[in-house]
Amino acid sequence: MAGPTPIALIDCNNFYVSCERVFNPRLEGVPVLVLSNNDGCAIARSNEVKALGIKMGDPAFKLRPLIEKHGIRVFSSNYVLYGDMSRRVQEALGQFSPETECYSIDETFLDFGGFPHVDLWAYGQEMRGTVQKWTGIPTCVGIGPTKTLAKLANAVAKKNPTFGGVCDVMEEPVRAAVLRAFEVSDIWGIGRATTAKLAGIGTTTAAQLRDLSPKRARSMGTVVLERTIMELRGLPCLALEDVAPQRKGMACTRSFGRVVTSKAEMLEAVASHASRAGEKLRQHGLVAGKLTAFFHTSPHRDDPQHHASRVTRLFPMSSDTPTLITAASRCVEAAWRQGFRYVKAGVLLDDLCRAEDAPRTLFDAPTEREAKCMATMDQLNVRFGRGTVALAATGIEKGWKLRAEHHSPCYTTRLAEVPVVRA
DNA sequence: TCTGGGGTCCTAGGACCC
DNA sequence: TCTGGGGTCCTAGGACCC
Repeated sequence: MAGPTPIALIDCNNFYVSCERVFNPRLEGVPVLVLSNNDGCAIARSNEVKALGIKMGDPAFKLRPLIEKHGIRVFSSNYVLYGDMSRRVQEALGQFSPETECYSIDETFLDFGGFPHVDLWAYGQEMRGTVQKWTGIPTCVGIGPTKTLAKLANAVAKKNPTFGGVCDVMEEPVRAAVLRAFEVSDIWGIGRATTAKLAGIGTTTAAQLRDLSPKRARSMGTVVLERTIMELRGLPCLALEDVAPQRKGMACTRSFGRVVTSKAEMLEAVASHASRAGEKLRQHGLVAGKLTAFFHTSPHRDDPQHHASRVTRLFPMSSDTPTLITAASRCVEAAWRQGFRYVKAGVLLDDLCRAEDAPRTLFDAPTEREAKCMATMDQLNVRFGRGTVALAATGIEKGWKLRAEHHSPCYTTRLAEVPVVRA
């Protein structure tokens, strides 16, 4: 009888830090930190930085003393570089299974069911070696009968060097031992709220959660928790999704580089986000049926608080920038309240569908001219750089734009920034 | 002075209908 | 002296993920 299908999860170690190191070997062995947009908080840490006690999401301004004391090398996030490196990793992984699911920028699930006589631990090692050789990125691999167990095994491989970077929990005795030593809060899908609830009934390890009755779980939480229990028992509830499902929504949001208090600036910022959202829609060949514009004050300040948000239907559905800007501006006008110190704004698009599937009505205005205009604008911006052609509504000065003071070069995607080796 | 951005899924509750 | 029952659709908000 065939056993359950092994699923592997390969995860890049400290991915953004590793990307920076590939192109700057001097960063090897020293503490490296990558900051979020706006240089706001920590989002990727080298092992040296983790050892200093710096946590994911720690605000950068609080880290200043530690950064100086330990000579931490700090980078703004460079998503162009990380996205391109991720693509290269995916390419290498294609060698190892016909069925892969790119789960996030640094994680991929692979169906390892096709090789019944292969030593999976050794195969995992071969995969790590290939990714390292092709891209320079170090990885760890977890293997198990379900996605949740593969994730768990991966975390074990990362934390515990005795596994040599690959942890396989297909065998029941190994799995049982690993689950006993694994904290419930580290399980995929168990967040802060659920951890607290489970602690209330004395459930703190993965083994205890596995043995909890699904009925009890359902009454405490949702169907998600029930599924997690089944997955911990080795019964797959989550399929490998090798074709990406149609995305449902899209967001363009940013914190400001400084506080915004005037409606004119807010209109500019929201128009910019709407404009970017349009580009993204067209890039994916999509149109949107619903647009939300929002802006709000800082929850971290003592200021009076205000969260504003307005939704509007887009009918006919659209990806046309002037249409999106008009809709977003109406939302801002309707929601605007003077006298607050706003720190963030954004545009959300929902009810997405492929442009060719969009419903039409008898009374749709002809859109061919608009589409051509947008296509031309997109081409110019690709060729000569983002922002070469833009709608005036998005502003000229953009005093509200974010900071990024420690940006590394786009080594792999911008000709002027390709690394140069001198003889 | 200074705390990211972009997603998904689930549930409860209201509106509405027959 | 008394106010149905069941269904769908939509939305807001919570929780979680990377």
